[in-house]
Amino acid sequence: MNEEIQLQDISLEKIFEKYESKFKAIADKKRLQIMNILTEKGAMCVCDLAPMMDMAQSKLSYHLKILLDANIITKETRGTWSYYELNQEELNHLLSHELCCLFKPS
Amino acid sequence: MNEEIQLQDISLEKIFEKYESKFKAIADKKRLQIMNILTEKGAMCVCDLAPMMDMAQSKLSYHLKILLDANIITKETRGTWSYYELNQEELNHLLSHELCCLFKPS
DNA sequence: TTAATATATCAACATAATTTGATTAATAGG
DNA sequence: CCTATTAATCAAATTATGTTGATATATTAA
Repeated sequence: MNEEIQLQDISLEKIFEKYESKFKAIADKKRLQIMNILTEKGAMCVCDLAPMMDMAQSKLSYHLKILLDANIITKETRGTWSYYELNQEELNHLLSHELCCLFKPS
Repeated sequence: MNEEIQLQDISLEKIFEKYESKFKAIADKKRLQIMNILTEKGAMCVCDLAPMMDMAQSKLSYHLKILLDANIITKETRGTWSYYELNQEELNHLLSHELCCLFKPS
């Protein structure tokens, strides 16, 4: 095996690791539901999202962190509030046009 | 909450469950690598794929089953061989154009 | 029929992800 | 300064996923 192909294999592996983490982040129906709510409502704070998701605050923070770490959502802190918002551009790079529609403001 | 919205919530939940299982299937670097090999080689049997993946047969069968159950790949048995192939159409419905390119014959 | 090959499946184990309740830290507002 | 609110984090418990080696089934080929 020549060096060129080895180098390609190494970068392919990095690419697969990158998408593994992104797909893991969205491979959860609760997190898809969070994404869907953010689609419809725009930026939201945890305290408003929690009752909509019918989810305890610590659990919601856990799921938001997973989406945030995967760059699927963004976070902006104002005072004691944290506002989360969908990262539309990231989703466009990841999902089919058809699927992106599920996460686009109507 | 009126019935129409309830019905929509129920079908949304079904949609999220569907995509949860599909994204779970591809949210694994080994399975992404399998998909990549099938992209380049076309249909392959387990016995040829195993050495390419440097993976024990039972483990490979496990991962292939996950992709098969999610309809990401298809299977055709001829004699004692099982040939697995990428389901290009399913991927097109799932992934961005950019990402689909990773799984299109070059 | 016998031996070899291909693949799926199983059960036991190992690892990873999720849930829960409690605690911490920071800020807002009286 | 004090209290309430917001949200992140932690440890423990639970659940889900992945790995391993063995076995079972089917088929091929001698």
